[in-house]
Amino acid sequence: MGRNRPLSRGFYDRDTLAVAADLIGKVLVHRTKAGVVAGAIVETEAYIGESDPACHAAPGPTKRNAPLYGPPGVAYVYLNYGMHYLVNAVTEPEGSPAAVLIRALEPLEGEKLMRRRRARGSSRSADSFATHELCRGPGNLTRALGISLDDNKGDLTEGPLRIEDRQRPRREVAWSRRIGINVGVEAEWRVFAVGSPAVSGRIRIG
DNA sequence: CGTTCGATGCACT
DNA sequence: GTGCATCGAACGT
Repeated sequence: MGRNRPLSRGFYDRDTLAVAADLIGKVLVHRTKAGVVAGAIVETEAYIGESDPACHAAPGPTKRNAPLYGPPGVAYVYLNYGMHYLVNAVTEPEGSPAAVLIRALEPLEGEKLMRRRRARGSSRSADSFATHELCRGPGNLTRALGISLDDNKGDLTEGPLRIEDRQRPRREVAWSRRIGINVGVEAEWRVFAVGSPAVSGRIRIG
């Protein structure tokens, strides 16, 4: 059993709320020519099925949401508001469209590269970012990690973009409503590590 | 502290 | 043509 073991397909092939909670403390890693970056997941949201109006599967199968209907353990990446890539881990058995949105990380590796990427195209300088700001928010973390449409449909169990279990200490978690949506707002399908400064939004504890 | 608003591309109706 | 699973700057209190 290696120390940086990628999560298995079976980890994702489960109830989406369980996966959303169990991803807290796991490590999202992206290996590119520019270098390796990694961060501990501290905030996620579940999007579950065609009956969830906020889930991209709500309209039924389309070209964009096809990965949601595919096998678990695959990345679903899409462009939001014309400028931010958001990354999800597909969950549940094939044919059951659901995923977990990764919303925030605590940087662990490649912080210098994260700073360069965040500063690029921004008015801020690389060293003006606090560490906990680098991957706070779903759009910010994909920028820091260099995640783009190239990573859509990538295999999280073995690709350059993957999620590993690095045996980090268990975090206390709390649940809240999901952030930034106008439908399906009542469900408490957001999970986050209590007290983490990297957690986004106003609903935070600690 | 709070709220509002523009940027910016494209999937979907 | 409409509406985003966002971000950050600009404003008001």
